[in-house]
Amino acid sequence: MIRYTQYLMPTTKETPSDAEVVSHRLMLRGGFIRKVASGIYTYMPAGLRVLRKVERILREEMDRAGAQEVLMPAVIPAELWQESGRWDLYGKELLRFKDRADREFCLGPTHEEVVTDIVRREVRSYRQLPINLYQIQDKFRDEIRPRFGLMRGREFFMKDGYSFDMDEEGAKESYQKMYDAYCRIFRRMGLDFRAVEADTGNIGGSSSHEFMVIADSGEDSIVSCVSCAYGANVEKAECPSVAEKTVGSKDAGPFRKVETPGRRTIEEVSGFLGIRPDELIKTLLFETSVGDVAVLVSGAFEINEVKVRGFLGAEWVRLAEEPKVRELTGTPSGFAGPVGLSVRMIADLSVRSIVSGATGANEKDAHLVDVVPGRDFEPETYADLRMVREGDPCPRCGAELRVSRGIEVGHVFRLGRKYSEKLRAVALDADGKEIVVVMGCYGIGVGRTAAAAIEQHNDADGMIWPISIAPFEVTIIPVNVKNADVAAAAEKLAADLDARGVEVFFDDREERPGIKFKDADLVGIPVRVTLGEKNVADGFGELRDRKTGETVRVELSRLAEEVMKMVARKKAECGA
RNA sequence: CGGGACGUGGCGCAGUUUGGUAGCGCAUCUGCUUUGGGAGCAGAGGGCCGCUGGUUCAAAUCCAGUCGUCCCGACCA
Repeated sequence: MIRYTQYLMPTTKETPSDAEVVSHRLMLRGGFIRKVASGIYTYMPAGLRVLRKVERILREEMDRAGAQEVLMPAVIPAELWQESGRWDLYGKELLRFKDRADREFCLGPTHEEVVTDIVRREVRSYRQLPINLYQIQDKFRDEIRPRFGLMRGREFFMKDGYSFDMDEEGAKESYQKMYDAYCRIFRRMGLDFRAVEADTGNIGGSSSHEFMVIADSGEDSIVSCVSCAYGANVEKAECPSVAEKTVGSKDAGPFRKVETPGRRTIEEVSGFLGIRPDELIKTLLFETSVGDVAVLVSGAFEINEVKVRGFLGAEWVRLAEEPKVRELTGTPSGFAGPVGLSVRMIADLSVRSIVSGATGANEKDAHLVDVVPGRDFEPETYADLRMVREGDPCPRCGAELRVSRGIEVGHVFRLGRKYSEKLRAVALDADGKEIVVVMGCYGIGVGRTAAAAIEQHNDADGMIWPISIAPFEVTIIPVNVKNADVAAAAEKLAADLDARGVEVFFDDREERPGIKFKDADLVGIPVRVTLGEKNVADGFGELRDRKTGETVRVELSRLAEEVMKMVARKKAECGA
């Protein structure tokens, strides 16, 4: 049992001015976290309790799935990262520093190198595999832009796990086990989530899924099919292939140049020429790690840079800026076109639907009309390169796709041999042959998950915790602690529940009732018992559900029993 | 890194335009009253106005630099 008078949970009525999203605001107001520097926080007692609850669920499910907990260091020697090649690739997000002897280190943002190092040293035989190691550990990433409290911090707790198998088949099984464990984890935390197909980013690997908590404040956009189970990050979402040529005139004559003074954007040009945006072919110039590339797309769509990067197999791609555009096309941006362009050229599938259309003329204040793909220019290839849109057909079943916002709380990757090859993590198979092991990696942001839970469960009065991760299960409010009967009844109930293993938060402060009620709502403890003078004198107490606001009067003799029932019911709702 | 804004008691803010030595609300402490949805009265404590330098008889206020923070964008396990 925790007594409020002996607990540091400094709640505030007013919202700190730098908190923008609801989870950040409520965590600050509830006294759960305090900021130390940008993206760096102290977890106050109540906030830490929530994190520990999340961690407990993580441990239970990871252990259940056969993973073993380890704890790796936060400080990692540069050599390991140089071995994997990421020392040079990871960029400024990796915080680097030197020790007294001038040796280089970094603060680990993720631990593929360290865990692979362990496995290559300790695992010799196929008999020791598969193995799955995880940890819950403090990570540091020097984010370009930390924001929204625990949602995107620089220092944060992450559950990161890594699987090692002898072959792809086994790796796939390990991946599936983690995928299933993740579903159980987020279900137990009462979250509305989707597992969606995702880009592998700079972790690398062959395929991955992100676990997204649906929330408008989410930083990611995801699409999901209204009919089947397909879901994907918009960065990854497949767009339908286009077979039919439906746009423009089949008997277009030779292309013609038209004056388009000052018209650069799709809206300006299509408006000026009196045509639809999808009758334009947009030409975007990219600088990439594999050279300059022109990317074509129908004017009705946007290019997806992640897909472009993936298609090219490039480390990075970047939309070219004015001077570079001028160098490649001879004109300021806004007038680039594929005709006569001597740059490597690829086109999105949407361009296939165009029989004839308008393009930039590579000349200031001019565009070309009646341009025919295949006749007037020929891209190296057509590929899926555009951004998906709400209403697009599902690539699996053809039904409609919806776009929603999500918070990425977990991410699972099939890494293949990317790290095990670089670090030479090998084991002998049954024939005595050396095999490079196949890896998977699996992460969950602990604080971010807690923040996501608030984003999804709150109202005007404060947080509404799912009981599985609430800082406490029950709060007891004696309305007036100076009334001896009230105080006695409250003490008795608190001791009673405590003895039954319930996590009780006892508001024994000499505060006015209004303050106690407001604080209880703010902190969002799922079950509240109120003991007022009149009720206690009549032999009653009051039981209230934070989520529904539903309140029932219960005889004092049955109160503990009823509280237990309500707690049990709430636990069952979480499947905990 | 580009754009915008802000740094004044613990929190939220005013004061800066027009320089004259710091104020309001909440919170905190003491006393009395009050006790079912952020009480009332009386009193008290707490601020080198982010930092450094400059202008001036005089700087929270004007100028320069610097640090920090937030928002939008780019970026992103």
